Amino acid sequence: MKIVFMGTPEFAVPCLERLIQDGHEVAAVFTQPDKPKGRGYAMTPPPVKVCALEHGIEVFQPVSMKDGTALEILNNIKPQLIAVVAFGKILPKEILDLPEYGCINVHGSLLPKYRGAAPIQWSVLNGDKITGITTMYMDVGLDTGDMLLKAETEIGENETSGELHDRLAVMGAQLLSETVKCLEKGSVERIKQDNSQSCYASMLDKSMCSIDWNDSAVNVHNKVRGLSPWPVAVASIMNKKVKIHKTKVHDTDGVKGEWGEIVSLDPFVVACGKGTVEILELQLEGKKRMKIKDFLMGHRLQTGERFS
RNA sequence: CGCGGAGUGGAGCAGCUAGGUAGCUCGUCGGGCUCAUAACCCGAAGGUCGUUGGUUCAAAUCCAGCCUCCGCAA
Repeated sequence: MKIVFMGTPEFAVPCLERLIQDGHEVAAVFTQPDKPKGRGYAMTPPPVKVCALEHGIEVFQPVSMKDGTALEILNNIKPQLIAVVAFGKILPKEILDLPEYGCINVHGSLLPKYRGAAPIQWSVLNGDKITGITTMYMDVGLDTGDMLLKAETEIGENETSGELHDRLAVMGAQLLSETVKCLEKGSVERIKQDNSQSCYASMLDKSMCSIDWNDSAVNVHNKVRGLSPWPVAVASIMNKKVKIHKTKVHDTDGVKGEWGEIVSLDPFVVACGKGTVEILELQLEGKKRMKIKDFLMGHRLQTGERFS
């Protein structure tokens, strides 16, 4: 099938690779413009662009999809299908109506839950046990189109957003492959989303990163793994900011000491409003991420000191 | 030229402000104690202090450049 692929970040890469591997003709790739990134503002191409170029596929990086130029390009290519995965831009109706098989999207949640930008992270932050991938037809709304196929997976107790992200990216590629096959055979039905069950997963930002030690141990732990590996939960100790990279619930109920207080060094356990968490890896500002044991060798902390 | 922090034996840190014998907590190795131990005691190995050059009688420490890593901001 002649397909145009649209996507931007790492998450979309396995999907693109899978389409190529399945033998489809990926006629062009649309992705976001290169952006200045990291220290020194080095211009960085999106991962999907890198992948596309490696496969010798033509890449377009329009600033807008709505000014007609994208439509013109697509009209020339005449794709039978447009596959969109974490593209980050809204497609106008003219484009949605263009391909004969329509525009389909791979989304990192079990719709209608977690429509929007950060479904994976929010499912972890909320401590969900199950999540998955949904493929759907796109419409003019944000992740509101009719659904095609779904795949479910369990979220591990200590799984981080990053780990889940990687797993779902692979699952997404698999489900996209199946969805395209079904479309070719005409053997799928479209299922309407139940809007009353929907919710939105907004983009994460750093204002939500600080840990509330007065919260329950389970919630603190969900926050740490949900925000890992980005933007990372933060706290402070010794008047310094520390990123908390990895934790584990040590006790779900028992209340020990004041919230934020270090109640034990080995294992390194901190009191929460309800229960306690064990901190496994953290990172002091300006320092590298390190295991708690290494951290304690250079910093003589004592029980009773508090995080805030 | 976006802002800032850091590079010291295997790990994490101190020492640098007021240049002059490389230190701490651990790890490793050897020995001792012990029914035993990740415990305790004794001893040892291991570092051209990121790199290059400069100042100086003398530089981990001061100055300049370079490399690498990290935080912020995007």
